[in-house]
Amino acid sequence: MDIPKTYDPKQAEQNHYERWEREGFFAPEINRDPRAPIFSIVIPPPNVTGSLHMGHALQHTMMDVLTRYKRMCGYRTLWLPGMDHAGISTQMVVTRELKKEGLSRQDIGREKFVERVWQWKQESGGQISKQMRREGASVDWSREKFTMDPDLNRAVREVFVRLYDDGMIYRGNRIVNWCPNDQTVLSDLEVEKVSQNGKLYYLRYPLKSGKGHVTVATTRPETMLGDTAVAVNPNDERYRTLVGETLLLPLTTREIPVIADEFVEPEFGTGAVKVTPAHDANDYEMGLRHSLPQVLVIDSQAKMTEAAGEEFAGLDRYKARTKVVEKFEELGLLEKVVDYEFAISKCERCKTVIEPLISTQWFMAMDKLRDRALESLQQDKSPQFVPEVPYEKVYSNWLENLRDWTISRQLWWGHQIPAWYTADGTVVVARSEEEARQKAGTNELTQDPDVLDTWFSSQLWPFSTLGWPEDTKDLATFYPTSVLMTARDIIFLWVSRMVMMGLKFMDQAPFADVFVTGTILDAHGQRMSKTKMNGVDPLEVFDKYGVDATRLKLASVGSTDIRWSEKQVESYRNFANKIWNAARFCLLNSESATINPQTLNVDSESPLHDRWIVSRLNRVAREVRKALTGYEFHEAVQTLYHFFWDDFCDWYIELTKGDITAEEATTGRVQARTRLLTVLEQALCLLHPFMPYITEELWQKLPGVNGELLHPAYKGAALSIMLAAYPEGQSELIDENAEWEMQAVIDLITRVRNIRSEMNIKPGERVTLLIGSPDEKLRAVFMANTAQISRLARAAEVSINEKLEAPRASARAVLIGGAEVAVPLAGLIDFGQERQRLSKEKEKLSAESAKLAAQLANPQFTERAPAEKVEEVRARIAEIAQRNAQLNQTIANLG
RNA sequence: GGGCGGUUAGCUCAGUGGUAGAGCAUCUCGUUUACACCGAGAGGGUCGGGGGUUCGAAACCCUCACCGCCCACCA
Repeated sequence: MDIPKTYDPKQAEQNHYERWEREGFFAPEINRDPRAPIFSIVIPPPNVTGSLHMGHALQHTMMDVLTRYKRMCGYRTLWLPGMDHAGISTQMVVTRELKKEGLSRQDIGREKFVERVWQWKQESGGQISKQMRREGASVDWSREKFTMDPDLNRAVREVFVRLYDDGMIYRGNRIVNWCPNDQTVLSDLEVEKVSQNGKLYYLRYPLKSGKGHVTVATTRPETMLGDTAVAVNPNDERYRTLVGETLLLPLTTREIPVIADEFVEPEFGTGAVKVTPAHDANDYEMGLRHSLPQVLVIDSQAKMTEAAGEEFAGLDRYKARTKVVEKFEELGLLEKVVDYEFAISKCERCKTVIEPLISTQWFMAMDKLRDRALESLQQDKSPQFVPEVPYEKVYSNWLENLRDWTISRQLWWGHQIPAWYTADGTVVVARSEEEARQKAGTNELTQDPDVLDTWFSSQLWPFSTLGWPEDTKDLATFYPTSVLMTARDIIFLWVSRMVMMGLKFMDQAPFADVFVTGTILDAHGQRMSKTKMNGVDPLEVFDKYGVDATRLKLASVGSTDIRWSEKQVESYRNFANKIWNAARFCLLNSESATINPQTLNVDSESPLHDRWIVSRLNRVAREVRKALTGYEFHEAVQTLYHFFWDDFCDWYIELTKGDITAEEATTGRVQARTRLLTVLEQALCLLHPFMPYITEELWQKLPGVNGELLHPAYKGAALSIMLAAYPEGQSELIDENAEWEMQAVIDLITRVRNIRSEMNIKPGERVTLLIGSPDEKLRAVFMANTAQISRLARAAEVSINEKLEAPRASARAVLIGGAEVAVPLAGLIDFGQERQRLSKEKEKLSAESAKLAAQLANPQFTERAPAEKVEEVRARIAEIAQRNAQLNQTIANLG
C-alpha cells in the first residue's frame, strides 16, 4: 500500500462530500429504524447576499458536530439548510447593479425589479451554500428553503391574517424610525445608538405676556419649528407659576403653552423642554398625554416642509439647523451653545442619521406574545439557554421591556403585505387577492405596496420550513427542534421572535435549547468587519490548513469571545497529520489482519497495554459523550486530542510495536495487529463528528470495514464512517486496575528517560535497569512488561527484585508504589551532578510535605474538613516521607 | 444611566471550593524504519490590586483598576 507521509487535506476534501450527498446520508430517511429518536436543527438562514465568514464557519461546525454525532448514535437527524431573502441588503445590491447600467429601480418599475432580484439570486446569490459544502456540513439539501419560497410566503400570509384577526397586527399612524437614505421605516432593533460630540443649544422663547422668556436646551434646534409646547416638571418650583402661560414661538406665528409633565428632569439643561411631537419619540408620547397638535416640519427626504415656514421649506435638516441658530442669534434669543456628547440614532445598515417622524405603518402588538414567552421561560424553563448566565436574563429583560414592532417596510423586495384597500379606503386583510375580493365584495382593490420586515418571515423559520400551515409529516416529526445555535447579536431580532411565534402557532417553543456561540475577534481583540477589513476568510484557512483542522479549532471556541490565532489551527493541522501517520503505520503493518470488534473484549489474561487502551477508549468515549451532551465542545476536543496523541500514539502504538513489527507471522502478531486496527477504527469514529474528511478517508482504507460497523439503524446502507456506530463507552470496560498498573509502567519509563537525559546518556547507549519493589503485585507488573520497558527506556537488561541492590555508581529514582529504579553508570556518572539531581527532587517533595504538614497540624482542618480529605493528606505525607527516606538513602550511598 | 463579561505561563486560551493545566513559543538531546507537521527531557505562573467568607479560594462575596460587550425616552 502506498500512503504519502504527509496528509493532504485537499484530496480527502474532494473525495467524500459529493458521495455522502448523493447517497442520501444527510437526509433523515437514511435511518431505517422507525422508532429512532429524533434530532433536528434548522440553520440560522444566512443572508442570500452573504458569503461565508468566521461566524458562519463557527456555528456550522458546532451544528455539524452535533448532527454527525447524533446520527452516529442512531438518531433520525435533520439539519435543515436555507437562506434568508434579506430585504434591504438584497434590494441594495440589485439597485447598485442597476445603477451601473444607469438605471434606477423606479425606471424599470416594481415588477421588473423583483424579477431582476430573482435573476440575481439565481446567478450570484447563495454563494454560501456552495461554501457550506466545503465545510463538510451534513445538511439535508433536499429540504433546502429560502424565505421567499412560495410555501414560506404562504405561511407568512397565514400568520399575518391570523394575527390581524386576533387584533395583534394593526395599522396606525405613529412616530417611527425613518431612514432618509433607504427611504423606509425601521424597527427599533435596526437602529443603533452612536455616541457623538455635538452641541447643546439654549434657546429663548418669549412669554406672550411680555414678562420675559423661558429658555429651553436642545440638540436639534431645527425641530423648534415644529414645537407645540414647552414642558416643565410639575414639581419644579422655578416654573410653577409659568405652567399654563403662553409662549410666542420664535420664527413662527405660533403660540404654544407651557405644560407640566413628569417626564421632564429638572436637573437637566434649564429644566424646560421644547416639545416637538412630530419629530421626537418622547415628545410624541408627551403630545398624546396633553393632546398637543403634531406639526410635521421635516419630510421623508429629511428636508423641511412647507409647515416649517417659507424661509425654511425645502432646506436640508442640517442647513435648516444652521439657519435657525443664526436667526435666534440675530433676534438675541440664543442664550448659549455648549459642547455636548450624546447618543444619536443611526440606520444600522447605511449609518444615516435616523429621522423620527409620524407615519402610517403596520405594527405588531407584542404584549400577549411576550407574556406567553415569559411564562414559558418561567414555568417550563423553555427554551433552555446555554450558557444560561447571562443569556436567560438578557432575553427575559428584553422581553419585559418590549414595545410594539413596526413590521412594514417601504421596499419592493420582500413579502408584500396581504392587505388591500377599497376605493373608499377600507382595509381588507386576506390570504389572497381572491379572498380579499370576496371579503370586500368588490374587485376594485389595491394591495398595500409595502413589504414586511425580513424578520417577519425569519421568525416562522422553525415551522414554515417544515411545511406549516399544512399538517405535514416533517412538521410532526421534527418540530420542535432540538437546539438552536446562534450568535448573540440576534437573540432579540430572531430568537425571541421565533419563540413567540412558535408558542402562538405551534403551542410549543421551537427549540429545546439555545446555544449561544462566542465571537471570533481579530488578533487585536477587535470585531471582524467588512469596513475594518480585518476579517479572516475561512476559505483561505481551509486552503492553508485543511477543513478538519479549522473545524477542530472552531469547535473548541465555545461561548466566550476569543482572538483569532492561526497558530492553533496549525497545531490542529499537525494533529491531523499525526492521525494520518498513526493510521499509516497501522496500515503498513496490517498484512493478514482486519478490524475485529471482538478483540476489544479483553480479559484479565490480555496484555496490560491492551487492557489499558480498551479502558482508556471506553473512558474517553464516555467523556466525549458527556461533554457533547452538555455542549462542552472544548472539553470534547481536548479529551480526543490527548487520547489520540498521548494514549494511542505515544504509548499504545509504542508498547505494541514490538508485536506488530515482529518478523514472524505468528498468531500473536495477527492478534496485535487486529487489535491495533480495531482501536484505530474506534478512535476514528470518536473523531469523525469533528474531523469528517480525514476520518472518512482513513476509515475507507481500513481492512475489514463492513456493514457490521454501521449503527443498526443504517443496516444495508453504503459504507461510510458517517453511519458507523458511535463508540458506546461501556463502564464495565473501564478497568481502574489496568490504568493504575499502566501508570506505574509509564512512570518507570519516564523516570529512566529523565535519568538518561539529565545524565547525558547517548540515545544509542543501552543501560541496565535495576528495579526494587517491596510490592509483589507491582513486581509482577514490571516482570510482565520487561519487553516494553526495555524497548521504551532503551535498556539492555531489566532486573526486578524485592529489594534494590545497586552499585554505588548508579543514578536512581523513586517510583509510584514505593518502588525504586537504579541505572548503573560505572564510569559515566558524575556524582556531583547526580547528587544535585536528587536534591532537586527532594526539595520539591519537602516543599509539598511542609505545606501538607502545616495543614494537618491545623486542628480546624482535621475537625472540619471531610474525613476522606484528611485521610488523603495523611496518605500523601506518608508517601512523601517514604520517598524522602529512599532519596536520603540513595544520596548517602553516593558517598 | 443600567446590566453583563473578561483580566490565569512570553502568546492564545482551558480550569469554577481541596497539591495550578493545554497548545504554541523557549532551552537541552535525538538519522529509535508511522510522523521533524516528529520523538525524549527540561524550564516558566504568589491565577489584575485590595478586603472578606471558609479548615482550605484562581474559583464564592465586597471593592477598586483596566479592557470589552449589550441595553437605555435627560431634551
